[in-house]
Amino acid sequence: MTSAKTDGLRRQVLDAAVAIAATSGPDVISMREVARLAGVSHQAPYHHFGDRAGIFAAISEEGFRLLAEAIEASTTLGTAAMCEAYVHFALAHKGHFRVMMRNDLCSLEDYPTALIQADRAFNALRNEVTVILGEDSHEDDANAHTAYMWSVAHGLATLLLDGPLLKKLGSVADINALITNVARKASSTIIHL
Amino acid sequence: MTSAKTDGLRRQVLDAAVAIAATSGPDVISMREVARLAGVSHQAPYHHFGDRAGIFAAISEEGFRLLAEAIEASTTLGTAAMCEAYVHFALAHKGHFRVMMRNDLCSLEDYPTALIQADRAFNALRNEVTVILGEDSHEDDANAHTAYMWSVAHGLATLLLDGPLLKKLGSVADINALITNVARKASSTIIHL
DNA sequence: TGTATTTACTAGACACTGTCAAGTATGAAT
DNA sequence: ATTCATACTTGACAGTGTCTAGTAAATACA
Repeated sequence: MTSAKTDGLRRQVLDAAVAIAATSGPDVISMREVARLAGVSHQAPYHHFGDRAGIFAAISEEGFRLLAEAIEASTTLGTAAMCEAYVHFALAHKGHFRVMMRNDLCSLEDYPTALIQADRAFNALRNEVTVILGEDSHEDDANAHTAYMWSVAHGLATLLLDGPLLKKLGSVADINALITNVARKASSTIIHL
Repeated sequence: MTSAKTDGLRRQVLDAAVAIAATSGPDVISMREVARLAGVSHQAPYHHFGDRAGIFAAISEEGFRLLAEAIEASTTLGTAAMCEAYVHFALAHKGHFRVMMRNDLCSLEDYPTALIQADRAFNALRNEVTVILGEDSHEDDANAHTAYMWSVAHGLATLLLDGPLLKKLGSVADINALITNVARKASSTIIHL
């Protein structure tokens, strides 16, 4: 015990919440449980996060920052690599990803610092698509391609994470190979049009 | 009041729950609230659904049946139409779709009749993909294409429904046109490979 | 027709939750 | 030395899911 004061309760609560989200899902996260895990009173977390939504906002902000960094780092390798980076981020940060994509847990508009990171991630994605398309492409076309690339990456990520994809497909020898395969298909569509 | 006995409490609770899921999300659904809406005691719904997860299972079963029918009806028109049908189903049945894709609300494996409908929907999707690919395609290839088509449709559906896609894209004149555009891209990838 | 059983509920209680309000100890600033 | 903000604790309240125990009516069966 007593690690609350030595280690920073805020960080401790955040880590506990992300861990719970990764194993059991965000809905299982409880103010009183994370307080218990940190060895503090049930009201202590309120001082750092305001309310339950505040915890989700903090997780989202951190998650979008990590996602933005991952996307930005991948863009020199093309859209296929970016798509792969998106999916691998989701699998490597289940707790964050699950919270980030649940708008009902906390409304990003109410947390400007979190919104900034979300925009950063989106802009990195759209920018890469428009670069591949060429700067002179129409906005509608850029929008459609952006929506398309994002859909593929996001769909595969969510289906692998919480969806029944692997269960339904039956035998998938190598998940990474599947991800690469799907990402390449998505990328080829953009180039070929 | 008194409509509980005349109209069938089960159907009434189900409709109320789906409506709440469509407007506020599945997590807001409360046993006591749906009972209150139906004008019965807080324990009445338990007789029909066992527990809260039972309501989600019933919604999932109904949703997957509707989705399977939508996919099956679209397959004569090709993979692009199937992809569109998937997305339009999600938009037209927000309440059902949100519940269906949340494995943490109820584990489909515990509800065999719901699982049957889910399998039906998946098989219709995979079948259409393999038909387009040709019957002699390798299983790995069929798996990858199935995962790919499903990812596009599912990703676009979830991003439109609860994601920030429209907000980030800014101005999207016609959502249906965007859906058609994305679906055609996905479909063309399958044919061209 | 009389009795047993199943169906479809109601009523009360328990542990748990998020959150409001109020108190306390500790450090820094004036 | 006193004010003040920080970082908590304690207590209470309404709301939740669900267990247990009832009840009133329909149905099945003898």
